[in-house]
Amino acid sequence: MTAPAHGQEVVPKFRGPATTAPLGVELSERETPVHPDTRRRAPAAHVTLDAVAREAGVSLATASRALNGTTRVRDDLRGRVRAAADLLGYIPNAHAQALASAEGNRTVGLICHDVGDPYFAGIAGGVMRAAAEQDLLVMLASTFREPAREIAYVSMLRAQRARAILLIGSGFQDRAWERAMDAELEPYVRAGGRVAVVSRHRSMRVDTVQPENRAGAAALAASLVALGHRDFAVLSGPPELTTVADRLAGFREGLAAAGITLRRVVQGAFTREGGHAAARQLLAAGDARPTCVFAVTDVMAVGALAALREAGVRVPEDMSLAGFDDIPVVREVSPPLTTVALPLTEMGEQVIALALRTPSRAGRSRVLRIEGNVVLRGSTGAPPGS
Amino acid sequence: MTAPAHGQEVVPKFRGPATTAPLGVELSERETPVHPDTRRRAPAAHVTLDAVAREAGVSLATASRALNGTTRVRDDLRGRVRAAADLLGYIPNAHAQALASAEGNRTVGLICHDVGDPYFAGIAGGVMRAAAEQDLLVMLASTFREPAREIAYVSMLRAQRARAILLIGSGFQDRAWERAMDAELEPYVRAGGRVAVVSRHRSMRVDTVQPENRAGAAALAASLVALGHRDFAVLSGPPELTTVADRLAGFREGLAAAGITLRRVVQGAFTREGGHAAARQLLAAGDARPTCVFAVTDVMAVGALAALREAGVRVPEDMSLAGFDDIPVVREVSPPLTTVALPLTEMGEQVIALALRTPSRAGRSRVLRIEGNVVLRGSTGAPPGS
DNA sequence: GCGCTTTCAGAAAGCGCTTTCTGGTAAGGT
DNA sequence: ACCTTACCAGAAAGCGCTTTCTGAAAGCGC
Repeated sequence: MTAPAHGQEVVPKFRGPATTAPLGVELSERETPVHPDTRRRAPAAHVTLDAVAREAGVSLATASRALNGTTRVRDDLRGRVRAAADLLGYIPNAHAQALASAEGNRTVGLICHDVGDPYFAGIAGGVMRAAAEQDLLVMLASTFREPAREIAYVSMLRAQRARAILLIGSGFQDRAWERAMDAELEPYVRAGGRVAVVSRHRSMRVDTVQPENRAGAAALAASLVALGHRDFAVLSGPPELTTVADRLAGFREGLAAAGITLRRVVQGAFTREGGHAAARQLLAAGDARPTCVFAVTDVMAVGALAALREAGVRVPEDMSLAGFDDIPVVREVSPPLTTVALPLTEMGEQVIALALRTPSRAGRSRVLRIEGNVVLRGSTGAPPGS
Repeated sequence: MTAPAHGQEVVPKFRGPATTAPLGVELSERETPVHPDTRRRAPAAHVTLDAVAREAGVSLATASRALNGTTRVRDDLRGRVRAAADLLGYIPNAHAQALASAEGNRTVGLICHDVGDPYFAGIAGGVMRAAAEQDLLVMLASTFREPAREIAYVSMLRAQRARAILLIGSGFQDRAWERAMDAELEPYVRAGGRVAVVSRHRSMRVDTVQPENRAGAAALAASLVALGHRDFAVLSGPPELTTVADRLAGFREGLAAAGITLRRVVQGAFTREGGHAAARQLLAAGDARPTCVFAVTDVMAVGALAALREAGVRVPEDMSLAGFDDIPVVREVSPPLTTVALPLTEMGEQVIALALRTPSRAGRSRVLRIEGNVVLRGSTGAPPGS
């Protein structure tokens, strides 16, 4: 969902009345009233509890208790401490708190491939909503699909002693990566860290929110067969992603149940451009075109739709097209895309809930299966000539 | 971009071969090989540097130096420390490190209204890419447009001693809020914290990446006038957002330059639904329809486009429609939307660069102006009957 | 061989908090 | 009036690191 790819764009020379300097140029530096303390090179340190206690004329311990309300503190003292804290703009140092107190800190880590991808954005939104309700801060990292970066992030989150680490998106089917990831996660879990994932590799023994990719794809296949289609192609993603493998397998199963064999699989990147390229490749092949195409994700389907339109293939009259995930954009395109709907926001809420819930029993991991619903929209119809 | 709103959807009863339990039901608990240490109720604590030092038979100080490479350590000792650290799966406690060492920690805070909104997702993506290059962890928070939550997050980030706090999106034009925000930010900045914003309120004296909303909207207006339009309406957002005010004012200016007065402003929420509702409201009004509508954000424009389609209004034949931002989805809809393009990813990269760069001079704040480019696409054309 | 610098490991002092532990004072019991 | 209890403020001990400071051992010129 990055490049133009279709539709003519006209960028007029005209710039309007208030044309400005080219991007990247600093236009102004504004003078700000400077606090006397600020002028010195070394910035004033953060206000500490010690300063608050001194200001209030009480001991450190009393100040701490007054602010946290852990133990009863005489009202007048508490008042003085509160006032002093306000006056000085005191904020406790979370690092010191985390160090000193037994209870873990209030951050959870969330690792996804790309926040820009609506699939991840949807899940991340759910995680954040749930986190906000519990006063948790979310540390979000994008791996940009680099396995090494993912492991590096887990390591950083471990260092932060994040209360939980959430991994969103397919794991890499790569022995070395799996081992490295395990090596990071095992000591973390052993030390009481919580891990939960959305659709990871099966070998990972952690709490999982697992979309029913296989069943969903099979159900979609059955629905498409019911529309009259017999001749299918799949636009697939990187086969090392478990999600891709599952959806492909499920789609094959669904077809097989009707005695149909999948004719063609074209592989592309897991992006809009990947879907676009895969669709072009499919069309370029000389042989007879399938009547129906399934792209393993909506993001790819959107790219494919653009490619079909550019090639003059009408959807669904000449060819039906379906995706998977039900990201918001599929309702905006024309025709709106048939897909398998996943409750993304809810999945995000579930995965953080899973992670935060007290472990059910030592050594047990839970799997929460999320059913996908086939949603038929305008992009699918009866095959041509029927 | 959440509700169905258009297009008929058919959810077939058919569920496919592998129908599963309803969402929310735990299907399985898998047995995991349990490490002996894990069985006890209290989880084994995290491995500490002390443990590593003892394992390696050196002092704490030496272990620290060996791992950080701050000072020369005899090769054999260093080797032993490294080996011990690996063996035990040691990860330094970032909190302790932050507390002990003068140099700030490696996290930056990013506060936006909603990660699910493509505008913010685009900018956040840029921030994360830049952060990744510098080994920084991003703490991302969504305010869901609640001013109180925004302030609470700043407070949390202050507590975390985040190296920088990035605020994305319009500030609230509300005196109380401004004062509260200032009260949070002032001590943070005074203590050496860095703050940078994308398009905030003018009163905030911090480094700013400022899209040229006014000029962009004016340029857009001029372009639309050039197409022949004389009769305009604007679908506006909450007027207390500075971005809205600027774009509306700029659009008015652009029209005024051609001697045209804006006929109608309909206000809606800053979401797809807001745009949808505003467009409906516009159409419902009995008086003559404008020939061209400007929605102050693309997200609203997408909603408006759906509303127009539902009402049978053809775009651009009956009515032209334009937005602002150039989020990815506007290229996917039909017709693709005319808009003012903002380099979202780059803006994200710029804002974090601005924050991390050493302050130019005490008490100076920089403003980096980002020019928007008018991009004419299929959603705009000549007015009907011309 | 003596005093010098240089190198580098270990001891110890914090960083800013929380949480015992300790002890002083006021209230209550006999 | 004396002793127990209860209550609550302050002292002090860490949490897990980094970074002085200290001092032992080694290298060097004379």
